[in-house]
Amino acid sequence: MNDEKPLVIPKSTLSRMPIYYCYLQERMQEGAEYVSSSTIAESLGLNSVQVRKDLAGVSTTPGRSKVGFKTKQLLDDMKRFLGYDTLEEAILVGAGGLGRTLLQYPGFKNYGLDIVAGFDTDESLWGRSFGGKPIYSIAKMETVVKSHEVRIGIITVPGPQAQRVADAMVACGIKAIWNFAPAHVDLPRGVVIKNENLAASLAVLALKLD
Amino acid sequence: MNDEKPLVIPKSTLSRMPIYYCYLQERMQEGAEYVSSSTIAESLGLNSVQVRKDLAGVSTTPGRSKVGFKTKQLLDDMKRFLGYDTLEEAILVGAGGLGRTLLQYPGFKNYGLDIVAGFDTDESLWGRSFGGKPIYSIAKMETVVKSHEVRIGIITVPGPQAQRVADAMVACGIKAIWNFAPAHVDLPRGVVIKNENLAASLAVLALKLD
DNA sequence: TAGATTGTTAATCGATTAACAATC
DNA sequence: TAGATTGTTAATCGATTAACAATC
Repeated sequence: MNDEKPLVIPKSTLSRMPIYYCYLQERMQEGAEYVSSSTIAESLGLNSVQVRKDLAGVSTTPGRSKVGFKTKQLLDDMKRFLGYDTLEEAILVGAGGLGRTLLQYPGFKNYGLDIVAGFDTDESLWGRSFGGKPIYSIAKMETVVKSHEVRIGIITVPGPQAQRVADAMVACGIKAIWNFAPAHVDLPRGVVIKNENLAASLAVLALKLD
Repeated sequence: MNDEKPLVIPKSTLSRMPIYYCYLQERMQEGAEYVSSSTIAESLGLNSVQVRKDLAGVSTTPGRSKVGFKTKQLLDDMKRFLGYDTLEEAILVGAGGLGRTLLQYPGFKNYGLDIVAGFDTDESLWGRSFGGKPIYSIAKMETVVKSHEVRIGIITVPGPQAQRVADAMVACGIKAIWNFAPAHVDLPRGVVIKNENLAASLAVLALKLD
């Protein structure tokens, strides 16, 4: 007998989760005590059966017929599921324009991310801070990563340097890499990566235009 | 009789295209005259049949057995397919940290994007430039969009303002929106949107950690 | 020739959607 | 009750992968 939630949440469901989360926050702020799959589906342009299935995967309490789900409850369930309720520390390498923007972005902590420090090869940046996050020499990376037991590394260097930075991160013990460099990075098994090629993702949008 | 390429490229293929493009550029720079599906697949961690199918969809010349595809040729085909060879103009609203970073990013033109101007409500920014891109009052948006026939709008304002900005963009004639605000935006039919919720996409990475 | 590659057809897998019974 | 909602089971759809024939 097994009353647990489905053990595997489909990847497709997972990718919609942050969208639901964002939408629910808005509904919550509007003061909506309950939300229904049908209204969510309509607002987000999704199929309502799909929404119901997705929600069933994370909600700890079933929806009530004719009423829907309690907004607050659902939001909390989703928050826990997405790991937004526990802070995970990260480091960032490459304190250029994008790097600094990320260091200064205050919203990450709402999504469970806390960038503890930035690293750069540019000496003139060492000792400076952005958004309260200090910039150090890359030589200091290992010490910081190990002392904080950091598992996430963010790469915001130019493309050609991405592989070297990734290798250095892995050598320090980083287990997940968020890569903003427009370059492919090879990693050993056990290290996960999320590539965030902005220009590329834009292409998909532009294609839809024609 | 119809010798044309398959009329529809699956969405899944489309989303892998920029990854191939990026990888091929690297191989090209290394001086690789030919590339094979098998090596691409291995490097990128994909199935080689999948790669072959994907490439078949865009390549104008078939691959040669035992040799593969001519790197340069394939890169050019992909460039044309992804629209990286034709500049599309865009405007940006919200010249804060992220907005300025995007304005200053020189790489977009390699991906067919040219941001012509930024807009902000902050008077102190009017007349200033970032990366050579001027910042104007939002009141000027319509004039700029119409005179340049701009079709793409980039939203880099705080979440709560996203909907208003999107509405204004649509009113000016914008047909595609690249939304960096962590907020859901409702749009009329015919206007496409790509949501770029960075914090959210991060969540998926963090989840893979456990 | 043998082997590495291509492209295609068929089988499998997973995700979406349609149909329906249950609930309040 | 009628209608709006839920959750589930079955059908459909699309994408991936396996098997194979063709080429150089």
